[in-house]
Amino acid sequence: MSSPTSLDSPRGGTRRWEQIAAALRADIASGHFAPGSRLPNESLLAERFGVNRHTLRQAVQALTREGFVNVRQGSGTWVRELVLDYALQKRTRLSENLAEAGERAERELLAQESGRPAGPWAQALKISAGSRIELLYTRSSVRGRPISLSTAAYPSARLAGMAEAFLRERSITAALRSLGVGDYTRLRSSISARLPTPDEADALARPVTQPVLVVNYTNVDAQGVPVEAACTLFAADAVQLQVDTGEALA
Amino acid sequence: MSSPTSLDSPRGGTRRWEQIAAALRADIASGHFAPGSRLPNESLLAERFGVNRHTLRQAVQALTREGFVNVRQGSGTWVRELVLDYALQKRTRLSENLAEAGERAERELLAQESGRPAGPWAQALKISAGSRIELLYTRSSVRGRPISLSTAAYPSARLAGMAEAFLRERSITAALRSLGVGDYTRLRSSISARLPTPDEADALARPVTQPVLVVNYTNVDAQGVPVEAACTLFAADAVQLQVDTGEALA
DNA sequence: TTAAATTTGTGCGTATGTATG
DNA sequence: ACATACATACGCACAAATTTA
Repeated sequence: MSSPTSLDSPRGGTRRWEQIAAALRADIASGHFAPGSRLPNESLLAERFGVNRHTLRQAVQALTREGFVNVRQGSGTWVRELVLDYALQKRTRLSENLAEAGERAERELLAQESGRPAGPWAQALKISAGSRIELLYTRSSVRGRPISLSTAAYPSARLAGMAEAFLRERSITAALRSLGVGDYTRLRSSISARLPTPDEADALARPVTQPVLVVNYTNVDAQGVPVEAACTLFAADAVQLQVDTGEALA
Repeated sequence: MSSPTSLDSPRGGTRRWEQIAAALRADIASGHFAPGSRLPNESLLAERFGVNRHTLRQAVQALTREGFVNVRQGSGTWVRELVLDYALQKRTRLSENLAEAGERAERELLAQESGRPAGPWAQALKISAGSRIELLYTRSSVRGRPISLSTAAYPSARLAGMAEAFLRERSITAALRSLGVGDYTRLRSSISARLPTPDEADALARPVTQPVLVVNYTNVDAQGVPVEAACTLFAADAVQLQVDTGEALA
């Protein structure tokens, strides 16, 4: 009936609030509403879309369920920083929505080093303290926003060309595959949290008061031989780790 | 235990440094050397044990490998803040987890509330937004040091007496069992990190600059029906989460 | 510390379109 | 054709939480 704005858009369902939710979702995905920013207030948005505030609220509730925004009474509706679910076992949840918007992580090589392992690396890789390792420092971003910093160690004896392979393949998995490690699995992850150093905070484009999730892990090949030992720092406002322990149940 | 273990102890291996390491380990475990405190300097300890400083350093190195202490040149040897490995698995039990580390957790009820679920709780428990829930606020401590705060929700329809049962049984697992929930398993854990609020920091006896690990999870009974939805804050300096993904089960 | 302004949360009532029987 | 039930949408008013001055 009262359709001052175009009802011509077939996207996002037939109901008005679904169309509005789709429009807001697109604005968030496109970066028009940046993560961490506040949406215009409900009255304004309702007016802008030409609907009653109740109708707009239904759209916002949908975005809340999907994890795109957080609504705080008295404060406003905020675009969620927490965008990425990182599955430690399998499974994804929030990312499936973003995958539709073409969400993809970009990983860049910050620095590379090769030398003798300092204590923990050798132990994690189960190699002798004398043998050499390749160290790769990388940063991952989503939509141009830094998400994580990784320091990864590889045994030089087997994976001497990791840095070049990574630069060529643009992916750790592809780089390992090109060096003969067809498949690898994660053994165990150890998770803790701390405040970042100024350098780390800078590389993550975040304040030093924003905690990072520290994940230490080891990847092994099909034979159970360690091929990668790494420590990843996740910006805790942007990444949420998921651990699935429920299996097929009745 | 008021005085440090002396060197007469025959336990802990045949080598002198192994005996000394065992003695120091016992002192740390007993709390004689408190987490976060500094050990006497190496010369003093060597003299106390009647060995050369080189011998003592071997013992300290062993403790370093085991994670009991951190050695900082020019600063001293520091007893590591209580680091408990908390395993996230299908059957996740606080007491069992700590028992493996030779620790015992005390859990106290801070507050109790019963009312209508606010949004997320109802959703996590898969009950209608109108039905009632029991909310239990608890704090867990190890060796008298607070390590975690939990807010747990239970459906009143099935578990109305949770607070009383917990006070009687002194354990969530036992309380649930006494109310007819024989076994339960963890579906999914979602892990994040943030800085604590002043109240939370106070309850954990930590500064507001010390991040907390935030773990959201749901426990279901044998039939897959949710019986507990909870959010636990772990003091990140004391707890490290372990996720095992190595084993292929089922 | 207090008060005002801003913003979301919630309740009431009304009306319309769409299934169902 | 009619009654019923339900989801959608609009309008107004006030409550509650938060921010700001």
